[in-house]
Amino acid sequence: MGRSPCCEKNGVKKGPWTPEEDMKLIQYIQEHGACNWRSLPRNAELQRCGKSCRLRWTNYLRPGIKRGRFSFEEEETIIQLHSVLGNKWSAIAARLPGRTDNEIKNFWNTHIRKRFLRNGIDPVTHAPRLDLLDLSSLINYLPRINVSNLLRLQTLLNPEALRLAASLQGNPELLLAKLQENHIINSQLQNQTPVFQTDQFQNNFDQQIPICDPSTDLPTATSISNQNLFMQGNMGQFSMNSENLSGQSFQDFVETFCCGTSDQIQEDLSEKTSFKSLNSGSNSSHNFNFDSVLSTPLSSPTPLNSNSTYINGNTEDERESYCSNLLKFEIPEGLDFDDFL
DNA sequence: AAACAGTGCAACCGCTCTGAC
DNA sequence: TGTCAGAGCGGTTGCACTGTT
Repeated sequence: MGRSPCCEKNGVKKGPWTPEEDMKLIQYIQEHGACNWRSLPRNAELQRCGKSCRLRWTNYLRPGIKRGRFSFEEEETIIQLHSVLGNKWSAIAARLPGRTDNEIKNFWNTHIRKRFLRNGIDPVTHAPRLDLLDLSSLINYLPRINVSNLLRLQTLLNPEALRLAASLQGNPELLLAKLQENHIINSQLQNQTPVFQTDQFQNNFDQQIPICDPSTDLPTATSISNQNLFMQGNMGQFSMNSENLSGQSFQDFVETFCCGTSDQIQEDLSEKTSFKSLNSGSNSSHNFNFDSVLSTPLSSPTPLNSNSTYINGNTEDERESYCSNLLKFEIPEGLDFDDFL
C-alpha cells in the first residue's frame, strides 16, 4: 500500500507565491496555528500543496525570518558548523537565528561552495585538493617549473606522472595540460600518499579561507589571524617534514623547483598578487621570505582601515578576488612538493 | 539597443528519516 | 509493528536580474 500523496496534484498551483496567497496563509496560521498542513490549503482556501504551504511559511513568512545578505559572522558560523555538521542545514540553521535551512543551503551552494572549489578546497571535507584548484592560475608559473628537479623526486611520485614529466620536459605547458587531463597528481594525492589528515584540516578548516565582511568586504580580523596561523603552520610543515627540502627557506624552495632566482619569482608574484600594493611601502622585493609574506597583509593592522586596493572592493567578485589573490600567493606553496609527497 | 550568457535565489520534487499513534 | 504526517535533505528548475558582446 503506497503512501498517499501530500496533496491532490490536480488544481494545485505552483510557482511563486502572490501577496494575496501569503496574506491568506499568514491570516490562517495566526488564527489556527501552524498545524495539520495537509488540510490547511483547503481550509485556508489556497490552491496550494500542504507541503508548499509549510515551506512557504517555514522559509519566508514565519516571524523572525531574516532576509538579505549574510553577515560575515553568519558566513563564518556557517563554514565552521558545516565542517562539523556537514550538510545538516537544519542543524546549522538552528544556530543562526532568523535563517532557514533552505536559505543556508542555497547560500552554501552558490557562494561558499564555489569559493572553496575555486581555492582548491574540498567543500565536503574542507581539505585542500589540487584537482579543485583553479589551475589556470598555475599557468603563470609553469615556465618557471624545473621539471628536472621534479624528476628527482621519482621515488616519491606516481611513475605515470614521472613518465609524463620526462616526456614533456621542456614543455611545461603541455605538462600542465596533461596533469589537468589525467588528474595524475590528484590521484597521487588522493589514493596513494595522503599528506593531510582530515582531522588535521578539521582543526584548520576555518583558517584556510579568509572570511570577508559582506558589509565592508574586508577580511575579518579573526580570519586574517587564522589564515596567518594556518599558513605559518604549513610553512613550518614545509621545512620540517621534507627530507629533501629540510631546513630550506622559501627562497631555496623556489630556486630548487622553479627556474629562476627567488627575486625573479617574487617579482612575478608581486605583479600578480595583491601583495605588491600592500608591500609597496617597503623594499619588499629584496626581503621576500615567508615572514614578510605572512606579516602582510594578513597580520598587518593597516589593511582593515586603509585604502589598500583590494579591501575597497564592494562586489562579490572583488571579495572573491581578494580570497583568490591570497591563494595566488600560495601558488609556490601549491607547488610545494612536500605537500605532493 | 538588443541579444546572449552568467548568476543568484525562490520554489519545487522525490526521497528518507523521525516520532506519534 | 505498521501507518501516517511532519520534517529534513539533495538535487533541480525556472525566472529575474546583471553584465557582456
